[in-house]
Amino acid sequence: MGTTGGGRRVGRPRAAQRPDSGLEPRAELLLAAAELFTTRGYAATSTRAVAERAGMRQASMYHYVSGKEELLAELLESTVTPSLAYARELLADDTVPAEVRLWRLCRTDVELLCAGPHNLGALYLLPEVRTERFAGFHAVRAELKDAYRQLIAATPAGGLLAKSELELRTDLVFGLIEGVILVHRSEPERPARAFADATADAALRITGG
Amino acid sequence: MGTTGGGRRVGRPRAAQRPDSGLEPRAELLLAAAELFTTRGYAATSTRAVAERAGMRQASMYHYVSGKEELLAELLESTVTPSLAYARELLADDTVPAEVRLWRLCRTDVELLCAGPHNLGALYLLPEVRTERFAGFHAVRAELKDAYRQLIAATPAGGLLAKSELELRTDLVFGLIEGVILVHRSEPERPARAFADATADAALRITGG
DNA sequence: ATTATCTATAGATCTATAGATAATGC
DNA sequence: ATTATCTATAGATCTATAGATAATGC
Repeated sequence: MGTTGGGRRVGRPRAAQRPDSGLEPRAELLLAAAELFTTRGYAATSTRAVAERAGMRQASMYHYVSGKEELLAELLESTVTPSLAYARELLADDTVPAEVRLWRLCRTDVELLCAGPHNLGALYLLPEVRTERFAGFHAVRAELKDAYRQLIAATPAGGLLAKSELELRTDLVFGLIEGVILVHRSEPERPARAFADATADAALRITGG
Repeated sequence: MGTTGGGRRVGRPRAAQRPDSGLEPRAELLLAAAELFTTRGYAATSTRAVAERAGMRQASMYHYVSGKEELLAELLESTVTPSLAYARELLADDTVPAEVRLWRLCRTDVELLCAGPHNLGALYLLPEVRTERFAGFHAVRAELKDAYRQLIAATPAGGLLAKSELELRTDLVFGLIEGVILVHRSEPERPARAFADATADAALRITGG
């Protein structure tokens, strides 16, 4: 099988040899794409740049993916999926007050956005993402936003809001969370934990007024 | 002179004739670039696409600008300049309480970000903007952020904060304001005025806790 | 035999320049 | 004569495919 490298590999050796990363080729491509897409952008990154950074020649990439789009689609979904899983958990657990669950969702979301070396959240800022091609991502993101809406509505203060007011608050909170991507982009040093706590506090202050 | 069109124009006529826009050619180019950069992105927009949308052939663009970069640089600065002018005014006027000035800055900023048909704020999201080439933009943006910091510090609650706490709050408020770009991008219908007021309220709640 | 990679390349761009042309101005 | 535009194009990409090659596996 050769799942994770280890011994000798079948197939022609790579031209540019490097210390074995321990990753499978597809994962190497995803990692390379994450680095390049987040820093230079999607359109500005060529297939050659991705492949070469992953340690293979441009054409070899097509053995693993159909093109750049597939890489971006997969990276995007991997950004939201963990937040969404946690949000579903929180929605189901009504032993905990809604404010507390909302606070936890905000904090976790911010931590996930700031975690990892490549500011994956910044992928969401790419203009290409608005394309229909990434409908899958938009669907999961919409579901996440709806989880925010439900938690806000279940809050004492949120229960009193008219529908349009509730949606306004949801947009504000969701905007605050996603705004973190921008802060993190220009201030990458800020320690993630404290920032996440402060953002969650801020979200509750916005909601509870 | 022929400043704004009107009579006959000197020079070879354009190949594709259209109803006179009333704009000068350079302004036509900037408008076209704004439309395309905000929707498709910078790298994905060719000089041909910009020129053709402005009503001229690709090569003719070079009579007015040195290339795409110049267009983006000019558009970017035009995004922050009005906010910055207003922020300076507010900083100078100490007849008004700091909270009120902060509130006004937030509201105006959000309104400016949501005004206009092309979500010019979205330009700031483009990955290319991080480049040194746009240092001018970064300088004015930093000055705007510093105005926020000063106003927050002048607030009753802000006066009590340690330096690092003050900076955290500033980042949160600035992030909330810039997060508006993202909300506006996915929810362009939301009426700007009410949203701006609500965002300014939220900013004060974040600050005053 | 199977597989992962390679080299080579066709066809489609895209940018920036060179030089021609069709107006007005004098 | 001056000017704004045009057409044409060289040179530099970039994507995706075709076909060769160098490993292991049996």
